[in-house]
Amino acid sequence: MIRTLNSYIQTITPLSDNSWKLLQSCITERSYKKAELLLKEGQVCQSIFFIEEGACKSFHNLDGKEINTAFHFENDFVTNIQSLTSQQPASSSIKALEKTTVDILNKNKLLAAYSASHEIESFGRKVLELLLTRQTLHTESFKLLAPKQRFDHLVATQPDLLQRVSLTQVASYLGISRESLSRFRSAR
Amino acid sequence: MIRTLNSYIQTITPLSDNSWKLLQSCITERSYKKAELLLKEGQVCQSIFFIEEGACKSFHNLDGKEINTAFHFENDFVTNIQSLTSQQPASSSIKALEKTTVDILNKNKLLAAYSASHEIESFGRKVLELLLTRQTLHTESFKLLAPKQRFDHLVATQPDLLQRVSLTQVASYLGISRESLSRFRSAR
DNA sequence: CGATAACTGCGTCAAAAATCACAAAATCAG
DNA sequence: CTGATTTTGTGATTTTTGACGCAGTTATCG
Repeated sequence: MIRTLNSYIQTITPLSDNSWKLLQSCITERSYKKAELLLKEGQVCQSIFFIEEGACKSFHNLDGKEINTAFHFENDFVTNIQSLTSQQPASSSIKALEKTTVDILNKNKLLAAYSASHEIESFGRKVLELLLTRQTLHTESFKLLAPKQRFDHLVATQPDLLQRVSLTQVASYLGISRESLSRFRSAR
Repeated sequence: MIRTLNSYIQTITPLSDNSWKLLQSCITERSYKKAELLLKEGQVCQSIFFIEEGACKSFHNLDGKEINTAFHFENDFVTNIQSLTSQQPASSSIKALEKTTVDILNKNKLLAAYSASHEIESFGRKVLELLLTRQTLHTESFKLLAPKQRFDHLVATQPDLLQRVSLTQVASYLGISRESLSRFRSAR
């Protein structure tokens, strides 16, 4: 438990024993059943989730339809960055796509850990750099690629995603209708 | 000189005199003429720019056309986060839209300053949180809004941007053709 | 200041994708 | 195992947006 997080951290930046213990004290472990919500629209986000095992999605509710803004798998950090940092109600939700085990980092405890440990704050900065890079690339795919090309690009760069997430779910993530996505797929 | 940056920092997190001096030692000030490049596609990004005065854009070159991915004004930090962190050649460029004065933070010096000063690293983390929030919202506008709505949303939330940037430039930023944008505009 | 370039608007036409409708297939829950 | 629900595939049609062309206006730069 928390083992996955520990090895993930090693790939970013090593932490001293003290810092690792401090970080652990910010964490609660929890499992969610399939379709359970980690964060519900309207709530203020108080946590950062690290996925030990399983998969989640972030989504907006638009006229009763779920528009997916991101998918998250093992070794991903997940949160609603806007709600977390502004402490305003979240405008989107996070839902488990399958049985999912996460490490929950409490926001206030984490902020205290940032202050107490330069190492931990440095880790936080590096994770944010990765998340910003990923988000930037995703935005660019919308500006540089036509819908069909976005799908091809996804197939080329994240083929595994299509194995774990249904086409219906992927469609809104790519900003494409379900039917068009189905046609793109059969045309390959 | 660096005055704008100093007051901007106050709005994020105060720095001790020592940290502020250390941060200053990472900075070179420079002016760019209109249309001059701050970063050219293919180069490895070594800097973070803080705009003291003026305006810039980040853009990709697609079949000879400039696709704008972001606009930046006074008090904005600008960089190519992917190239900066991976030290791979940048796939996009940064260009001054008018005469622009920036503070250039050298990457290696800044990393050293992060290590030497917890305060500065904390500042860096907070800036990244803001940038990630902004980027996330921009991505969401592509998934949740139709082209026409994206334009309306921009008018509502950043009316000033349209005062400083031509419609032609805004079009690719919104992922819309110049002609469609012109039509949306006249239809309001 | 004057020539050149860039920007904007609008019309037509074509292409792409969305929508609607329905059937088949796969998956899930009891 | 089986009925119910979700997912997927496909056709017909409509809507939206893109592409091209051209004219008028505005900005820019030497």
